[in-house]
Amino acid sequence: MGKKTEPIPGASDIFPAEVAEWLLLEAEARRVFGLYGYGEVRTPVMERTAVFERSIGEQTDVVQKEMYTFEDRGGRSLTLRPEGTAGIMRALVDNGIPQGDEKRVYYIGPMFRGERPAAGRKRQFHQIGAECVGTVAPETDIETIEMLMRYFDAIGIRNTRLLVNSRGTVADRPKIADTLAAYFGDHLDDICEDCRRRLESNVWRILDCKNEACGNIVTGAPAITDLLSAESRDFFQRACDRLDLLELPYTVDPRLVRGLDYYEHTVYEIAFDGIGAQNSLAGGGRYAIEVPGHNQVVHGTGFAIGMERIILARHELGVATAAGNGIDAYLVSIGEEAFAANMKLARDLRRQGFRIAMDLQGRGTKAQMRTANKLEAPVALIRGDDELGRDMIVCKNLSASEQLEVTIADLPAHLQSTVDARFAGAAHAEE
RNA sequence: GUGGCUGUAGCUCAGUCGGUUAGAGCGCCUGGUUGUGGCCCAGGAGGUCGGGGGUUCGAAUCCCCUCAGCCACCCCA
Repeated sequence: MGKKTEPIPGASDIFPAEVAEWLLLEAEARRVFGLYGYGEVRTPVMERTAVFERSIGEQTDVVQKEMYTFEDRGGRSLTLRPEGTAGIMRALVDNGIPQGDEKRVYYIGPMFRGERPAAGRKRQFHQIGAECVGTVAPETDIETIEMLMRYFDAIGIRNTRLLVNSRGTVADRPKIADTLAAYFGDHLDDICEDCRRRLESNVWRILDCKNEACGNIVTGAPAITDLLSAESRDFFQRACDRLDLLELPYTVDPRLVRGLDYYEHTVYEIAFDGIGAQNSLAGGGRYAIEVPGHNQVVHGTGFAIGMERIILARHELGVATAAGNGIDAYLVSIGEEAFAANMKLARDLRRQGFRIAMDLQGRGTKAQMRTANKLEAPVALIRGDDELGRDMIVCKNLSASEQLEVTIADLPAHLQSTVDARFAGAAHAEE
């Protein structure tokens, strides 16, 4: 579409019909997370680049080739946030976390990564995430997962698969990496080109390779859980026990490693089939993050949900979202004087809280009625010069095709009764 | 960043051995006798066929380039 202006690649306009669903998803997140004592934080979409480089990991793909980084007027290197956790940690630490204190926060907003767009993958995408920061216990990991699953339940998403694994602690890493490197080094000829490269850059990712040949080699690889320190193994065992306790079905996936360096101990992913290659609705885990400028490591646990993906999943499941942006009445005018009077009437009714639509172009009665029908107005309020002279207005119930005249003074009460009746009907239908 | 597919009215698309003023359905607008919707009927508006270049007497249709979208790789939410 050559000359048309459009959003840049991987960014989308979202119109009212779709926004209704976004609002619902956001509202449910706020409600559910509130049940667990989480409060919303809003941090800038831009941060100093170091904030992300340091915490996500210099060697990760996200930092190396997916960040939108630019220089601002002062020559500072800034980056559009590629994920939410790093900025939240920066904000919390800046604000001071009392020792031993636990902070529970969540965020909702856009993230930016310069990847090639595909199904369920945008360059500007949106995440809902939660972080429980300041304490270290497998129980918080699992409570977080339970909250996440409760959220999915609340928005009608089922048939998900919970995959969990442990990455051990930072101290465990070198030993595991060396063991993996030694193993894959012995199978150099059997793994794909990408994985030979990963052998140098990030051995962990080989475990994640989708290539079938690599899969066979990976199957024979030493399991990470066997290489963990006794302490880490115990941590993971307790996490699994708590999943059992809360009756959350899960699968331990030894190949699940995640792409961000700050993870340690418990990591997990919620997979959903049927929405294309990007089948991960949410991911998260426990992390240890070092914030630039502060010499303390922040421990926390949390997850991020991809909004575009849960919307795809809901559509795949056929979950409907009520539009919720309808009107209470459509005001029909016949004649110049009635039109002017109706403009004032619309103003007054709106002031009283009624959602009113009316024609402002002087179209014919038929056209106005058609529009009322198209907008699914429950009632049409019809007033011409005739009614105007008698201080009356016709109130027509469009679904029942019945109409009666009411006085202008009685109109608000009458309208309210139709609204109440509709509300009661809708509530009844849901049972 | 690499590949595959696609790009014709607001939307979904038809239309290729190149040939008169480019089509359908839906949507939109106006009517079907005075001021009343949903169904039906009749009219109407709306497109430089993504853009540029080339071949040709002539191109939406063939060739090249370009832009955009989707999907996959990759990566992750």
